Amino acid sequence: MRGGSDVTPDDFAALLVDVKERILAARTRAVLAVNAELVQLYWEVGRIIHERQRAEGWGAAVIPRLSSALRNELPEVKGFSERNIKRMLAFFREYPEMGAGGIVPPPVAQMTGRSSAPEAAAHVPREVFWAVPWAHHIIMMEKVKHLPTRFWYMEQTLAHGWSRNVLAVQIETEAHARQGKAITNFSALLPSPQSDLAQQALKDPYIFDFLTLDEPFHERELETSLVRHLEKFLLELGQGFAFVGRQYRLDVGGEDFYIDLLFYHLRLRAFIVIDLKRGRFRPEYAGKLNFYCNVVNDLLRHPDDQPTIGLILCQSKDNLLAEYSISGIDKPIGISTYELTRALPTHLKSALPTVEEIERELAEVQYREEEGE
DNA sequence: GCACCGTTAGTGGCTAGTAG
DNA sequence: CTACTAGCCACTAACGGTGC
Repeated sequence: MRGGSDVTPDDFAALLVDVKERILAARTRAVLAVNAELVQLYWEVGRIIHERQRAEGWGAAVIPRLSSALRNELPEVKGFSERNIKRMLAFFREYPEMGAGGIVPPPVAQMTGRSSAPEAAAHVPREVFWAVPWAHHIIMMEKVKHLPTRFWYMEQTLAHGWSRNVLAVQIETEAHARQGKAITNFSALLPSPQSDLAQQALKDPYIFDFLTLDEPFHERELETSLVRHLEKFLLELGQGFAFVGRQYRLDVGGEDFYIDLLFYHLRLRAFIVIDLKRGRFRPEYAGKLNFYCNVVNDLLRHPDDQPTIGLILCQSKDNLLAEYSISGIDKPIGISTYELTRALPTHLKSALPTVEEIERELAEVQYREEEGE
């Protein structure tokens, strides 16, 4: 045993990493435990009210009484407004089987790590369910009616640490219907499980509605805009994409080639070359990207890295043509589309006031002010 | 060191729509 | 009609980052 004074820097660094990880892990566990207590309490309250209502024929009239009585007797306790108690009741009715002896977690499921399957699950592990924050549960109850889809969002929320706002955006843009949907040749060219992971890392379509680009635009304009909004671009790409560069120069035999966008994927441990295209997908894009992947493999890829992956982003594609085009390619390549705007649903459109309506409204306000109260 | 800002989860009020 | 549900959205306290 050495004395305490001659701890080498390496020893100390290892000690620091170890202790730090334990601190962070304990903090995460504590947060999750506190959250689970809250959500379980709300579920229990919902259950009690539900069962009393059924057994004793109470109406919803108990809820206002309960709410005001609780505020009198426990004024420091928040969260038992009428609205929230009604939500607890609705929460229990949505998931009555979540109590003791309820849904058994599938053996493979883990909270972090590998991304889950794209197919919406019929069940959700209980530790995931109870770890989802209350406010997220509320959004999902309000906006995702299909239960397996809702379970998918629960898993994703925890796996990616989505905030409430991010979750709302993912739901609005129907992330569940896009994840893993790119056309690729990964299953033929990449070993499992890398092929599954890579497939899951790509979407179709990508939605770039944070851009304000007018048609017609140039590919370089699109690229510049994406880089300018890099934060949102990365969020849309999804977990794990790290930006390496744009117009990344590759020197091949004295001739320069430029990659539109180069990323490194932290989970896949592979470079991802993105080629932006206007308009429809064309078969020759695949060949060019195949070449870029070869070059990146030669010049940039570390021996420990997985094979470089190419992604073609175009505005539309014929799926059959896309499949054929990548079937003869020897590098892993995916093809997805992007949308610059997602059309407003019609009910939203009609909810937006017209100029005339706004003017009429303003005129009325002015009229009322002149009349006095 | 501190004021300011934006974001967060949790909350709760309002109300359109619906059931009874 | 009333009672209730469900969706929308704004408020709030807490927190973390930033610039002076």
